Amino acid sequence: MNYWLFKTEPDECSIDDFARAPTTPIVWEGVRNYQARNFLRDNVAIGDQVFIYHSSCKDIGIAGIARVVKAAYPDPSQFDNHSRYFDSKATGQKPRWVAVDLQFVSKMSQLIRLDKLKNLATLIELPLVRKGNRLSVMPVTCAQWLTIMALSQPA
DNA sequence: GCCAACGTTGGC
DNA sequence: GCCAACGTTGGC
Repeated sequence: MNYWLFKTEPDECSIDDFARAPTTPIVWEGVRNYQARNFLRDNVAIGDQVFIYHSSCKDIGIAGIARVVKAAYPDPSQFDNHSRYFDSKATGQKPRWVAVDLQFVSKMSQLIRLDKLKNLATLIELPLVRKGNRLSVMPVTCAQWLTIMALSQPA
């Protein structure tokens, strides 16, 4: 089993949306970056655990955990010309982008803020805390995962 | 709202 | 295949 961190803008899809429908798979669509797509397509597998990270918002940080319940399949939004994720160059025969399905696991007891993550020596290799990094789907090592989980324990 | 850093596009 | 211009990301 592998560990991941997925970024999301909470206005669009937040951990509370997951928590509200804990048994419903959520379609993780709209990834439009090749490096992120390749992780989704080639490495994200059923059963993997995912940190849900809130970006571009007031409270930035890791908000909760989800689990992969369906591996990569063609992202339906690329074919929908009413979607902001529509891609005119994608066809049914040659889809460009993939989605996975996630299901709620838990909310962090409190949000793990970005500035806190930046201060941890164990995480210096994590793309999230590297200057200028914009990767929206990134692998998390087991050691990094455990470090972050330790932060979520009540004080 | 600003802007640094990055990824993508397209002309050559 | 280079690289300038452009658009986007995302923290501040």
